[in-house]
Amino acid sequence: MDSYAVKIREAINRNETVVIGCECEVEYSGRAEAFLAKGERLIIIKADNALLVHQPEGNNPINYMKPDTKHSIKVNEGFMILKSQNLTLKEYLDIKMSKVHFVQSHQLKDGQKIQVVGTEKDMSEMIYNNPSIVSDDFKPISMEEQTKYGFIDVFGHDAEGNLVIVECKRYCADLSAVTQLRRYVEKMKKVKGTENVLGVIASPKITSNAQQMAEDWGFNFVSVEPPKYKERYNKDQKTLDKF
Amino acid sequence: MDSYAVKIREAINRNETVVIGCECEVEYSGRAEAFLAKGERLIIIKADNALLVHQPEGNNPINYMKPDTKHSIKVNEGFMILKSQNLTLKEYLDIKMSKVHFVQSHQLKDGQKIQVVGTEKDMSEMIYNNPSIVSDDFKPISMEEQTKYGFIDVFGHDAEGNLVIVECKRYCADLSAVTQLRRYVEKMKKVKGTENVLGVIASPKITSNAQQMAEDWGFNFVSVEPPKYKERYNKDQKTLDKF
DNA sequence: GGGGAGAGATGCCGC
DNA sequence: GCGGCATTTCTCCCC
Repeated sequence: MDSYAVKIREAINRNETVVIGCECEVEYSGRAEAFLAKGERLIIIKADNALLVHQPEGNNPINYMKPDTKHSIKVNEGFMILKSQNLTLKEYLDIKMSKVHFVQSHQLKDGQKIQVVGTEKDMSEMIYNNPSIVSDDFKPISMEEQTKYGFIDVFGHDAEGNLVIVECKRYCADLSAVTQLRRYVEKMKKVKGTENVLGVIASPKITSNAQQMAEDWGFNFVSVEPPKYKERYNKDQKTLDKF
Repeated sequence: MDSYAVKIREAINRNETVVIGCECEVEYSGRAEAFLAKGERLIIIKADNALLVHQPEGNNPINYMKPDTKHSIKVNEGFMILKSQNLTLKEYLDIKMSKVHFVQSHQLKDGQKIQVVGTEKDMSEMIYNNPSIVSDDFKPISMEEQTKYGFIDVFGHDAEGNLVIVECKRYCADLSAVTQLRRYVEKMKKVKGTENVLGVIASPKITSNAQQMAEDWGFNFVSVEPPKYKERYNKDQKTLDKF
């Protein structure tokens, strides 16, 4: 235990990324309060002093501390105790390790940012450049526009002189998507002093209740998929066997 | 590289949790498409075959695959290549490792669930048990009620016979919180055939625009903190020095 | 820093 | 499975 503690302390001081496999219990106090009883987990302390506790299953950390947290480690009565404090955010995490399976650390450097295609913004651009997706006579004026009445994905007008507000969702439009659109439409009507404002939901799917609410409010739903540029994968490829 | 590949393959087969420190680039295709250029990262493969790619900074994985993904690893031209496929979800991830700093694995077992205090549900319960927080004459009837028109946090009535709908937020109520409440109130008015339905936002804070919208709709805002039972930490404790 | 909204959101619960 | 919604949401962007 003592040698592990030394190793971890030195690794943190050198700003390495540290991984600990251990049995532990965890207590958190901050924005909420949480307790996690004894079990085997992975603890990660990153170069920016963020901390993650991962259970052996599931995508998300079960406990965590944000970057710029201070970590202190010591051994007491056979337990290794990691105390993490973020005084700025008033968050505190205590980990009591009863067994340590391994400690690994390494200096990691990485300044890369991820590039993602198929976001809602990509959908907006696609519609802006191909307005017939929405309707034959839709003429887009602006895109991703931050206005006083909200953040409108695609804004324009049609041949009859109606203003048109398009709200994109990359997956399934729900009630809150429709109320969001409703809020923009109402505000636009008020600001422009006209009733001629149309609302359009553009998404691959829409929930049944959202569909109903859209109809009640006279909004159109247009089924649109978010764009994918790569599609590298052969659709015939069904297994890893051939790899 | 080859010995690392063998080690990883065997660890996955034994359902261990695997941690790899490496330099790599990552490509994802599924719900969206993403590319991450070369950098040093932590790769984690969990016992349930979830996969995480973590950069040395930040709380969140930069790439990931959900549980029940199949992983295949091989060495080719000096690179270690990890191909992950989730055919059910039509998601694919390729990692090309150019350097491997370490590979660590261990059988981890953990069936514990976390207990959290201070959630929105705890706020609802607190208000249900202490209705005077909302108003002197508020009489709660139900809590966390699943209705056709939504999920009402606390529902009741006041001395004047108005129905009262309370929407709790554990942090700062925003526009969508108010539109959510508005949706419940409107539906309730329609279903009950009465105009006597009051809306209340209960949260520690409210954004200025949300406050305005709440006023426009005649909703009350009540400042309430989510409950914390533990508060173990001494408020005087300012540093880790004494630890 | 506040406010608004997306996210490859995730996860939970209820129907 | 769908639907609705909270999350110690997190993150980004704009004002």
